[in-house]
This record gives sequence, C-alpha cells and structure tokens, in this order.
Amino acid sequence: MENKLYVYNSKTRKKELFEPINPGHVGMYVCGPTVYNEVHLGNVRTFVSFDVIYRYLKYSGYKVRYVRNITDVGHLTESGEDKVLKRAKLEQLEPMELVQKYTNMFHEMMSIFNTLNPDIEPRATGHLIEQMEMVQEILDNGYAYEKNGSVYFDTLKFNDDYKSYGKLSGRKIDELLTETRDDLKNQDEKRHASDFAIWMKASDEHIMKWNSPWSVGFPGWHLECSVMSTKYLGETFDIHGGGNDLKFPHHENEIAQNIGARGVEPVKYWLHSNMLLMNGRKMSKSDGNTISPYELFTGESPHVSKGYSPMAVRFFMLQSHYRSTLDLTDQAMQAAEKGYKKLMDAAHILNSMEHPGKGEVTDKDKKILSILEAMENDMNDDFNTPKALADTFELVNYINKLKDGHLDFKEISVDTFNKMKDTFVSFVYDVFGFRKEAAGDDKGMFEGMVELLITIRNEARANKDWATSDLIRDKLKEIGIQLKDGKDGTSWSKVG
RNA sequence: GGUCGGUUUGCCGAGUGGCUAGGCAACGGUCUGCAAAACCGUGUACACCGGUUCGAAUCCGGUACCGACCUCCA
Repeated sequence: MENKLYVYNSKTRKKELFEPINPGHVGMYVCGPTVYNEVHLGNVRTFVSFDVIYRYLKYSGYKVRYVRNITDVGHLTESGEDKVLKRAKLEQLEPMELVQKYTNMFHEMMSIFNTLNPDIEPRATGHLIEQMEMVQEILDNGYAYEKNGSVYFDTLKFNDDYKSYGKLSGRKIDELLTETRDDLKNQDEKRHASDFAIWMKASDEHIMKWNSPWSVGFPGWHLECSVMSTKYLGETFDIHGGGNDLKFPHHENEIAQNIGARGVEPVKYWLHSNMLLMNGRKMSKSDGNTISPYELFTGESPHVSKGYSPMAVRFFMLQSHYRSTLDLTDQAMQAAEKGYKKLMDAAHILNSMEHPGKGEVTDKDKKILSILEAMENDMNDDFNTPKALADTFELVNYINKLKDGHLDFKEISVDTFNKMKDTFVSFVYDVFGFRKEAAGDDKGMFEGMVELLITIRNEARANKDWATSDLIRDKLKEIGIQLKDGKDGTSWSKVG
C-alpha cells in the first residue's frame, strides 16, 4: 500500500485517488449474472476484469469483502415476462431448478477461468423481506407511489429534491420523459415515463410471487442490488462494478433507490468494464455474431480456426484495458495463445532457477528493479493490465537470457533476483490469476509415454541391446509399471 | 434523434506534448544433426482538415467513419 492507487470513477469521469472509507478495508459489489441461461463470453470478460481488480486489491494488502449477487427473480424481458420463468417453461423445469442449474454452470465457468469466489454471493430470492422493507422505506420517504398493487419509483420528485437522477449515465430527466415507450407493459400506471417499478403485482399465471403489503407480486430488478449491497457492505461502500451496459438504467436506478430509502449516496467509486466485440461488432445472438465459452474452447464455431484454452482466453482479456472494448478475432486469439505460453514457460523457468550467489548491482540490476516497480505502478493506474503484462514480458526476456547464458548471474544481485522471482510469480499467479494448464489429456499422455518407452525398448531388443532393454524394464518397474513380453508383443500394467 | 466513447504500424492492443509499449505475424542473423524454443537485429504507425506550440499521433475545433447506451443485456 506504499504506492497510491488511482481508479477511474464512471460517475465523475475522472481518475481519482482510491481512499477506502475504512482504511485498509474495501467493500466491493459487482452485479452478477441473471441465471436463466448459459453465461456468455461477454459476461466472462466482466467477471474476469473484476476478478483481477479483487486480486490486485488483496495483493496490495487490503482486506476486501467482495459481494457478487445472483439474480434469480425480477429480471424481465422486453415483453414483460420474467426471464427465469420464461426459460423454465421452455425447459420444463421448476423455476428454482432452472436457477440452480444455471447457477451451477456459472460457478463451473468461473472456476474454469480461475476467478476467485466472491466472499458473499447473495441471491435475490433470499432477500425478499429486505426488499419489501426497502420498498416501504422509499414509500415512507415519498419517493414512490402505489398503483393497482404495483409500486413505482417517482423519478420526477426524486430529481426535484436531489437533482441527481441521470448523473451517472449522463442523462437528463427531461429527455427521458419525452421518450416514447408505448410498447412497454403497464406504462399507463406510471406517472412519468422515467419512473420504474420497485414492486410489481403478479398476474395469476406468474409462479414466482410473494405476499406483500401491496399485492402478491415480485420485486423490481434494480431493487435487489440496492438491498444486498446495503445489507452486506453498508449504506455507503467503496466500489461498485459491472458492465458498461448496466449504467443505465440499472445502476442509475440503484442510486436513486438507495438515496430514496436512506438519503445516502451508496457508492464512492463506480467502475464499469467495457464490451467484448467479435470481428469488430458487439456479440449478439440474434445475428449470429456470438461464440460461447465452450465453443471457444473446442473450436466448434465458424468464428475460430481451432480451440483455445481458458487461460489463453484470460490472457487475451488481460491484454486490453478493462475500460476499452476488446475485439475477439481468430488471429488475436492465436497471438494470445502463443504469448500466454511464452509467459508461462518463463514463469516455470524462473521458478526452478536459483541465483548461484555473488551477484553485483549493475545497470541490468537497476533495470530489473525499475521494471518491478513499473508493474505495480501500472496496476495502480486504474488496473492497467496490458501495460503490466508488457512490463512482465521485459522480465521474460531477462529470464530467458539468464537461462541461455546470454546474461550472467553476476550482473544481478541476489536480492534483485529474489525480488524478481517473488514479484513475477505473484503477478502471474496471484494478480493476473493464471494457472498451469495440463497440455491436453494427462491420462492419454501417460499411456502414450509408456507405449513410447516400449517402442524404444523393442527397438533395443531387435538390436540385441540388452542393456538398454533391461534398463527400461527395470526402471519402469521401479515406478510401478510392469512390462510383460508375450507372443503378441509387449503389454504393461500398473503394480503396487 | 439524444448521450457517451473510439479511430494507433499486417492483426490484437497500451501509452505519452519532444525519449523502443508489449504480444502475434514478417524479414535477416546466432544457436542447433534436423526441428522447436530462446537470443540479437530490421521494417511498416498514430482517420482526415484546421488551430495552439520551438515541437502534436498526444491539447483544442471541425469533418468522416465505427461502436455502445437510450429497450432485456456484462
């Protein structure tokens, strides 16, 4: 924590010095997925981005409480249907069954990408009581009104009192009011076009519904994040993250709800990650410009020539800044795959390398120290992973030169070498969150190796090179593999 | 239509008012039985038009194009 961290705050549109509300502690909330479908690659980018932010905050010595929710109710489609219900009907599952299915798949995917688990992962349906309480608070404060069993947030009154609706997303309420949304459900119940539901009365056929003072219904989508962030992080907390496209209306409404209920601005720093594009356009299922994580891994997609490993994808993502759009192309993925391998090879080499002693402080030594410093400075500058990664590759060059003898250990002091080792390894594994990947199927590789040794041994036997032949057989037996020479060739089995 | 952002070398992608980003690809070399890896070296940039400046790709203005949001979206 010696160096100062600056973060780009979407709300002020400036880089600001990061000063947590409680020194040494950080409260961070990130909008999680709506679990009605397989997580798509764009979501993954957002969660990977905030994973690195979480990791770096921890690396910097902060005690972080990271909350990421699961949305399992209240998120409606354009036509006003609940996303979860719609999908559950389609898959012929109980809504909670569907939610569990896609929650499990989401967790699996997060694990594949080696993201750390949040410290708390609350669900919207687990916080109905609290949501109703907040609706009541907002009503009591006069920033909401009830109509036919539904409760709407009064954006106009809120804006009159606080002059802040639309501040985050840079929108003016007058413009929002003039927009036509005739096609939206229950539009006539709202007093103003920009008002939004915080409690909705359910129709008879709607399954996911709860008793409330206003109607049998369900909470509005924006409410859960206000409620759960407040519950677990307090009325005001440090970081709120999410995808760019959640800025409006989701985050704008979240702020309004929190202020409407408690009179307090909930978030000190708003962080938004940018979109993942493919071939220059936003990924979109409707026009086929999309690829699922699994398709990307297997290569079963017209958009890629082959499959790419999850860590290569993670590397690809970290090679751009989280606030920039990132364009996925096959060529870019190939480049990322090779770069990732080069990085990890160097990490492996460095890990098994020891300084023989007797090093001196030279220009090279100083250069390495300055790179190590630069890596932290890069991350302190709004989590600039591409630049930190670029600096890491300068170290890769030094590591390879040490290995090949192009650079003498004498030119680097023991202290510097050890510091490089520590920092490099911490950055690669702890901050960037890369992990070693098995090259393909381990079992297949093992069997292939044994077959290979048998081939070599048979070669030796044919040449009557009994020494080599026996050496292979005896050494294999030592590690638990018994060879048996039969009429039909050599077979093997594991023993012991 | 409104709001915001972008346009960097063959591709992806950082950054800065004057100093090599980096990865991948290309070319030449070293090493090597061959290959791979690694190392050394090379080239091609900052959309366009104006302005500010000793100096701008970097700041300002305009133009063109692209994208996101405004409606479910990470």
